[in-house]
Amino acid sequence: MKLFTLDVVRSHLASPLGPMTLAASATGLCGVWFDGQKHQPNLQHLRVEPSHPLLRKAHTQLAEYFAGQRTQFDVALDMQYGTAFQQAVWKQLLRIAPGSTVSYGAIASAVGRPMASRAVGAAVGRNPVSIIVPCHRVVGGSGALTGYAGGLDRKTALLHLESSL
Amino acid sequence: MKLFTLDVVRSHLASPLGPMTLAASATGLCGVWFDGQKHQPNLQHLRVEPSHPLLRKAHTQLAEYFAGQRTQFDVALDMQYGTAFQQAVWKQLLRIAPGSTVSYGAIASAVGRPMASRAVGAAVGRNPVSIIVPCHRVVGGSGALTGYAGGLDRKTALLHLESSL
DNA sequence: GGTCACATGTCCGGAAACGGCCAGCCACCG
DNA sequence: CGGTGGCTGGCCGTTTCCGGACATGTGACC
Repeated sequence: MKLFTLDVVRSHLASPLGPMTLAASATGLCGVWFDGQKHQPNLQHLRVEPSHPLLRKAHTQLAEYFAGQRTQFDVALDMQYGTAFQQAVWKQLLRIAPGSTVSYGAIASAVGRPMASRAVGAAVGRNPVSIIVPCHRVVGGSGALTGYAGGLDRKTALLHLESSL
Repeated sequence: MKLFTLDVVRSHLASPLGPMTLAASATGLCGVWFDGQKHQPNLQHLRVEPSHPLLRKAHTQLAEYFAGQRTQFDVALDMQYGTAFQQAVWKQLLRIAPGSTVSYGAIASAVGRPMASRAVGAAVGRNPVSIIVPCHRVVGGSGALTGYAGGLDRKTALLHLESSL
């Protein structure tokens, strides 16, 4: 992933599934990671600024989500940090309804590359905005939960939380 | 070279040696290129803003330089777009007096890597701020003008201009 | 004097490896 | 039969790795 520029700020969030880090640029929210997850970029150099409007908003909505009081998010996103293909995939993820799941192959077809399901897996794995861009709703063709950058436990927990609403 | 961030703006300058482009960030002047020269980065995405204070100042001083009425420059520089080694080399260039020349090997010694004269050549070639950071004052050990990103003609012209003051 | 080998940091291009996949095939079991 | 589970080969964007090219200078050797 492209490196974040210096106008990006970050904050922390203690979630029921473990500590998380959020990041936002002037344009929108550009990152939500479980601390220590796979593919989490180095964020040391970013200023910590919990009072940033976008970060506060995201923080609130995520808290509501974990509390089972919210299914849709309403935060501007900044997804410029990704290749054209990755952005196309991430955009598709936003169209998966809460509680439902879609296969990697279906996403591949949706972005016009029906044969690229494996590449889709790679792109989904690098989704920088966990939960809000719902990469946890993508499963194998058989319905099996095949992987999650934050660990399969968290994927299971998130899907369970959503299905029980 | 690292890509320029979006807070960098640019302007144009018609010099006696051909059209040039200038670039500046909030911190300082970060680019002066002869249009079409070697290693000139893509600047399409940067806003054109000739009224920017730093750009105006640089523009004026360069005009005076070409007119033979100035030998020293007095503009804040932003050299963050380069590796540690490159920055060390570029900093050395600023210590070469107008009208004089220094060899690649001498610069290599000055930055503490006496064996890296060739690497110095590469770094000098990528100097983003032509003329003001005087990469044209670096010559081969024999005194021969061995190369210049803007073409040897311009290197000759610049040295001639300086020596005749 | 001319030639050659070698030292040095960075960029660039091509090649290869690496995945959060999937469909097809076969073996096996009730 | 029908259903399940495991293996295999092909799919494709991204990352990583490697080998060369460079705005050179010094020393060894013909």
